[in-house]
Amino acid sequence: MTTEPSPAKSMDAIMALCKRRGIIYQASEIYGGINGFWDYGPLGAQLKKNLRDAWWEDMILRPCWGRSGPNGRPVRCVPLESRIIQHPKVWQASGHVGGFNDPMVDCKETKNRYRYDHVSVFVPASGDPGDKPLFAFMKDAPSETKQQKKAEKAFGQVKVVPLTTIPVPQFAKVLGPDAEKVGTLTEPRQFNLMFKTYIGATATEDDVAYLRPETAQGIFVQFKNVVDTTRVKVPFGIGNTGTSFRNEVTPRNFTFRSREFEQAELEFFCHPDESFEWYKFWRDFRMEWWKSLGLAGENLILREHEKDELSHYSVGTSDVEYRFPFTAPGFGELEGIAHRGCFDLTQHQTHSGDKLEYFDQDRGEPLPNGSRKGERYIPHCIEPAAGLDRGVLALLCEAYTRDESRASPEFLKLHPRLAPVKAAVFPLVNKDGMPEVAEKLHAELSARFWRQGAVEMDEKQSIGKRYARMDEAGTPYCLTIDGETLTNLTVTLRDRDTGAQQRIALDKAGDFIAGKLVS
RNA sequence: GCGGGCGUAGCUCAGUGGUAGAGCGCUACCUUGCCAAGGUAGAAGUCGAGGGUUCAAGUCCCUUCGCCCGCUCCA
Repeated sequence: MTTEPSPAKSMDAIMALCKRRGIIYQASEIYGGINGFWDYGPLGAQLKKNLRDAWWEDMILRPCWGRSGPNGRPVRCVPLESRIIQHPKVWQASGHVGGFNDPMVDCKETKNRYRYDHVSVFVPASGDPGDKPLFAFMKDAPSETKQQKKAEKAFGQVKVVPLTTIPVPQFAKVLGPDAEKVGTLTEPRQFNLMFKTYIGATATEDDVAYLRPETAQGIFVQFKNVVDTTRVKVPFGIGNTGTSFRNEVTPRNFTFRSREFEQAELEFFCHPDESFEWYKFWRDFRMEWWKSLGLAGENLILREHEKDELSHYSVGTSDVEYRFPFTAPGFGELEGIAHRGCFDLTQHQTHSGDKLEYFDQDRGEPLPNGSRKGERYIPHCIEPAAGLDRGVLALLCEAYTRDESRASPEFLKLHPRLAPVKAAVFPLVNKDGMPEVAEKLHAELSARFWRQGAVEMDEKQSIGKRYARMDEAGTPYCLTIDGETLTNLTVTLRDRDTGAQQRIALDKAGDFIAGKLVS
């Protein structure tokens, strides 16, 4: 059985609203824009901050809303702020340099991509190949024997040379490893998925550094310092939010695949024997967390990776995925929850030479004095890694609503906790003492809620336009001062999603809003 | 990276070689007593950028940048 998915939302309409209301702008727009970069306008910057704060509150300050982990104890997490630029060796240890900094050749026929320096070629043992092709292959791959047979048939005696020794113009004569036709290999291209930069004003090749492609490595690199200086005990987590950079081949889909983006990552360290329990715990909590912010419903799924999808070191990974208008009926990743085993700490231990083991004094055989002998191990790590920009985009897509039956057909159903504007105060008409009362209420509410977002005051134009403006900005509540307010100290409170109004006491307005700002 | 579409005011768009337009929004004033009401006035675009053809280019040609879509890629 399939339920009818929610009516398709137009990405164009969402993007237009984002521009119109100052949520998201194209970066460097007056210079023609820059591919893969987006700025946040006033409303967007506050919306994103509210999401980041929600993550910080629910993951660091009071992890998992105060509930206990699988060990029956409160979950403990501490924050970290690691740098965008790390020692270049960090990225060698993590595998980011080795695997993806090499020139690649593409096969235009088979769409396969090969590492340039891994491709070999069968050529005649002596002499010129004439008009016969050169047979490229990958060592220890099916292409090796297949191509060898063809080469021997063509040339008799053959020898092997690396593709790197073949001049690029000669590629026209090369038969790709898995191709049927010759000349399908592209010239070698560098795929630098990491942004390169130079440290120091002289900027020679010796000074190369990279902008981080993920915040996670900064956490692993400081793991030992955190353990040594903060009295944390495994199991515990270290969280870090911040900007990362990836030279995506194809930035696409609004902010979804940007080259500069913000992550909110937690690395949760635990004993290997408990790691699977913690993995399941985090996977389920993260899903619940996104739901609490308004991504409930069939547009949000938790997808467990298949075995062949897993990284070589991972024993389990799940993605929280959202059905964006541009991925529908498919889904796009919002957050990955990965069981990374002890891969990262082990890598950094090897590359740095520093011991990154943890000495666990709660484990090991009991001693006569009541304590334990202790156990030394490299903790396993569970990594819930969320994309904040993708989160904002998903929340906007989910919140965007069109209802032609309303006077204000287009509005954002943002959760009050995330809404950049928490409330607005209107004098019903701009006279008869109403503006004065409105200004007083506005000042009170601003003083109370400025940490969470703006409280706006608007006395311009008709009341309907003012409601509509607030609907578009996703403001959950509007408070209107009318003639009755002046006599009995009540105001009308209008709900963004239903348009329904109720009268509440003027001095209870703040408490009402405060009650709605928690998840 | 390949292929297709698009780019004119804040937004949506009209304008097929001859004086840059409309609707909405925005600003000011008036009006207005609960859902984008009405009136008056106003601001706002070197038509994505660069080059070319032409007496004349938003319009035709070339280049380039950006956005969207489909493949490809996504450690």
